[in-house]
Amino acid sequence: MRMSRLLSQTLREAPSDAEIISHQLLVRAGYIRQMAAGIFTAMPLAKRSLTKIENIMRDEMNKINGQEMSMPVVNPAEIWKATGRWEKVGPEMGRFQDRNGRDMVLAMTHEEAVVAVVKDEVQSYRQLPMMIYHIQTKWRDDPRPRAGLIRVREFTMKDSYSLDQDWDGLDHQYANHYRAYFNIFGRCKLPVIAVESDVGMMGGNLAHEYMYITPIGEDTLLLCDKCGYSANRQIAEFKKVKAEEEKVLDREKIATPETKTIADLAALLEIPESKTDKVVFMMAAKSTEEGEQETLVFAIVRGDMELNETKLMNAVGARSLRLAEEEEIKACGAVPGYASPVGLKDVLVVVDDLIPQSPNLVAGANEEGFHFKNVNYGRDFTADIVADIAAAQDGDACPTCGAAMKAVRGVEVGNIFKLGTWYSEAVGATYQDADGNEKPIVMGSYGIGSGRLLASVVEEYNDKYGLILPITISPYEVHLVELAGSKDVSGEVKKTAEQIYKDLTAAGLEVLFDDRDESPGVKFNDADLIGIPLRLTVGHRALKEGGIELKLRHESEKSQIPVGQAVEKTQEIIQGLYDEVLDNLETVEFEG
RNA sequence: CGGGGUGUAGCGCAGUUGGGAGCGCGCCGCGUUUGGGACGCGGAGGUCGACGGUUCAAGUCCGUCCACCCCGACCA
Repeated sequence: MRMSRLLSQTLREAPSDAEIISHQLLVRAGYIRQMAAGIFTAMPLAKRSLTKIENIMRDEMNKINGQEMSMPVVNPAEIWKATGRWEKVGPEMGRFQDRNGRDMVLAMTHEEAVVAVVKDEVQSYRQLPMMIYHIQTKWRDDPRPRAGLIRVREFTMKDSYSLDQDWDGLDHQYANHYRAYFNIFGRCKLPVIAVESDVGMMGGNLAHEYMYITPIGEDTLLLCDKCGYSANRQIAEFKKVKAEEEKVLDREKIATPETKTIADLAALLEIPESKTDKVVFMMAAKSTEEGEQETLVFAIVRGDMELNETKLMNAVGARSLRLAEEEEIKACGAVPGYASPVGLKDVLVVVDDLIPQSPNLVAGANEEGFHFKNVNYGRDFTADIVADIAAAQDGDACPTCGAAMKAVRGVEVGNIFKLGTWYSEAVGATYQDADGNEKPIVMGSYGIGSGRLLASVVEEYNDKYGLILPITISPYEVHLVELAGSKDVSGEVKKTAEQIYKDLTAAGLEVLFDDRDESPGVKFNDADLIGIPLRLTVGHRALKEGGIELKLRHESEKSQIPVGQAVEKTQEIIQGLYDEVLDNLETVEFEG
């Protein structure tokens, strides 16, 4: 490709609304342009990279017997009504009506489409196991798109779906994906870890998220260096330190004016925060026969801990949670700032499992300006549910080995999920087993977003000059720079560069040829910005010695090769770059 | 949805008490330059986010709305 014809202008300055590095660089280098919040155009450079990423996904999916297909982006509402998600999913689902007033959905994922097809096509155990996948556009009307390609509303995802007779079959396909996903990220040179994640309400029993560790990540992970335990904070467990045994004391009401926070309370009474109860009021939404219903949940953790909303949601079986409004709190007789489970009725009380083991805590008195001392679970109040609802924090003890865990941020670049029979039962996607029994197909679903993956790689590999892309996903393999200028009176430089461009292309290499009439500085800076791994320079300096110059993007040294060896040498280097990626690929098997 | 911020040329920005729509980069033409974002001269490019109001006069003041960014809520 000649740069003089490329629809991708580099920018000296990034748009002011680009804040993270990958966003700035991808815009500056001409890979992407924004069209609306969370909606981007992939310019030719980005499109080539994305295609390469997707081809790596294809290859790895095909290796584990995936069959590529393409399911529609626009779905009839019926198939979403069949699984209940038409009602269940909120405004993040794109909906519209066709000309005849029929409800339509812009697919945010394709479980519905899968079961709609499979229901009619799969009838016998003889057809199973099966694995299908596609690479397709998704629309999720995220309330807050951000960080360039990291979090968008319209995106392309490789999503695959495993279909099995039983859970053993699913376990096998799950393990296949677990390994294949490490291969995909490895081939893109993106370092990731797999962490256990929330399975939500879909009845699955296991899910992993592939996380690229970076401070710009939106998820918090807890990692144990000692034993390797790793989990999303949403579900991370930890060993809680029990309070020391104490004699249970009599409850006592004390005046605590203007003391509405745990910190204030601990300071006023000169006690540690761990000697207090923290109350958080949440409104939990549940889907019932009569539709959506909200109930107030009175959640209690020890004062030194934080509530984990995902754990609470799972404990009460809610679909979603939100903080309660002050009026809603008052309506049940509690007093914000002085709230307490003591003496309350008709609310759902959920306490963290550490509370019953913590004697003589300070809790609110449900009266403005007063707290109770020596509140004890069992004697002074009881809960409807006792469960682990506290959030693990940096430094907390690992649930398996007890070592201190660390909290880090990560971007979720992929996830694998044992769905089980939730969808197949909902729509009656069943097969007949060898004994003639009708059984629901056991499913798994697995996804990787290609744009987010590209942005993560850029985030990982860059310097102040621009991108430094791995050869496997670089839009071109070679960046050929011609420095003819007016000194090139004989046209020798120009001629040589044109010939090398022709030869490299003929040899099957993907070449971006900077044939523009620009100064050397401009060309070099653009080459660095675009980040193709190998740069060849044809200029009078080397050419008078019969050579051309060669430089790897990730190294600072330049070298020279004879013009006659340009093709051969370039092929060798490019092959070396590919080999290096494959040589460093580690096979990671699922153990669990 | 709550809090904060920004909307002026393709990008980055300036615009004072209300009266001229500007600067740098980029773009077009001519010339000089040519190994790390060169220089001179000449040029094109604007519903000043939108609508309404105040005023002799609005980029500037007032109101409403919209868009985009950041934090939170939410979300895979």
